[in-house]
Amino acid sequence: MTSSEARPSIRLSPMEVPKASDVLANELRERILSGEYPEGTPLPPERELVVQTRMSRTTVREALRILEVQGLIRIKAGRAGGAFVQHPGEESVADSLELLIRGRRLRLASVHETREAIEPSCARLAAQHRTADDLRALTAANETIAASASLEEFLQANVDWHVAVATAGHNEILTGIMMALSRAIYTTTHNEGFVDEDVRLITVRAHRSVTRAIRDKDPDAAARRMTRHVHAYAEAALAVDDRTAITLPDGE
Amino acid sequence: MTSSEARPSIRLSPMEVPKASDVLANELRERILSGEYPEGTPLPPERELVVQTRMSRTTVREALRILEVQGLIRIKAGRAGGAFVQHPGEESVADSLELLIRGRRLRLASVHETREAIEPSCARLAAQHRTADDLRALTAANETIAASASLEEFLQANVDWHVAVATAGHNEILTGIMMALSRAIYTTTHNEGFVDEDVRLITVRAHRSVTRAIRDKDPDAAARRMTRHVHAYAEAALAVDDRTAITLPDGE
DNA sequence: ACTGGTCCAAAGGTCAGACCCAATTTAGCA
DNA sequence: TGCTAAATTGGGTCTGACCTTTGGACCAGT
Repeated sequence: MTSSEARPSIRLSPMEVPKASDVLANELRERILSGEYPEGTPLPPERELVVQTRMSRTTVREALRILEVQGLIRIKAGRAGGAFVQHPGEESVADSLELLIRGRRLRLASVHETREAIEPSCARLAAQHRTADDLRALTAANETIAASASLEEFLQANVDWHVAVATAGHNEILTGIMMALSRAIYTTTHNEGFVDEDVRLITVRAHRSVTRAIRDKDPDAAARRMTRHVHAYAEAALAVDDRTAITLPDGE
Repeated sequence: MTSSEARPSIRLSPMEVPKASDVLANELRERILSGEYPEGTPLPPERELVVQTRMSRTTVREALRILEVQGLIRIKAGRAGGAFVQHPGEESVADSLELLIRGRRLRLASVHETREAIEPSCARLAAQHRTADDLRALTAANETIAASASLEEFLQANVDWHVAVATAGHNEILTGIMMALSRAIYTTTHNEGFVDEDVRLITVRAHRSVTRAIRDKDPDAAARRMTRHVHAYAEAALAVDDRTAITLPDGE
């Protein structure tokens, strides 16, 4: 009889029961991240995974879907299709940042603050690590800006230049962040019609001067000039933002 | 006969045929991002979505899984469970950055470069926008560091302090990035036994001095001191990294 | 030798229906 | 009244079938 006398009092902490699909997803994720499969390695077909794991196809597919959204595999349909290992790139970071910015309706100021934090460092790194190719990309982007006819074209080329600077720095993290910020800036600046001839000229001049510093491998100058440029741009954008807010006082 | 003479050469770009689950996921995503549903709003139950969309439950569930991975909904089981709208937070950014860092086996230097770019700005913003609460969190974290006994504890408290600085800056993007970098630093610094008494003392002193600047709302000093601190830390970590590389010359 | 047509096979995509498990409500009983 | 047990509502998993897409092979006509 197990009466009131001292039971050994086994204590257990609350446990988590993971979902089957998560278990499989985690297993595969770890394997992929461990680097044991080079990019492009095909995973077994779904039906094969089913017999290997003894899970249902539904579960297997859910696991694969998770990894796909996380950018760890790419899935193709049709014969010779299947799931292929893919090492995550800047895009997935950019995507999630975009969700954060859009979903939280972040103040435009946050985006600009982040830019002001990051871009000077990108410029500095670019001046240190740029290759000849990087330099070509930069000048090409600059010329596209100068030649741009429409607003669309201008904004796109502008974004391209900034991303090119980040790329020239050869730091994948900063590049990813920069790509995300660019997209956000692009879409927010899009409607505001503040890009007149003046703005364009000033932009081109600023870009040229930063590009020169990068070409001459002068990190300090690059960072300094980029700081000025981004700061000015932020001020202008925010000013327009205010103006728009006043023009449309009943907005949202 | 269609001989060698000019065929009109109609050009089409490759077309995308979206999957059903993606269609639904996109629709729901746009609605959520548009902000029309406040945080916590329950989506209809899966079976209800099935009748509304006339898709199968499998498809509906796949769409929901996508949104869940993207951090846009949270799914609970059980009665009164279901999918609830969730605006994406810093975590999802941190997650994707972590995947990037781990999956691409990025040089430790990338992480440190990024930190050197971001943390001074975080400190500057913190000095500008900190609240009394933020300050309390900072000093608390600092005391935990000073009192930390084990390596684990020290690293965790260290990370906490840095995240607290970012938080005090009240910029969600920078905070998210900082969280991700912290995790990465934590896991990489973990094995290397370079945290001796000296390092700890220096760290605490540096943190104190930054915290003071934040308390006194002196942005320039905060940024300057943080720059020094992070730079020193990076150098030390990289030095240890080199040493480890020499000690274990056959490591991958 | 090119072009187009037909068919096959492999693999992912979708579907319908059943059943299992978890959390909450609620009803019933002490 | 208060507690336990059942009913209910919801997600999680499984099965098995069928649809669609893609690549390749083969064939027939020019």
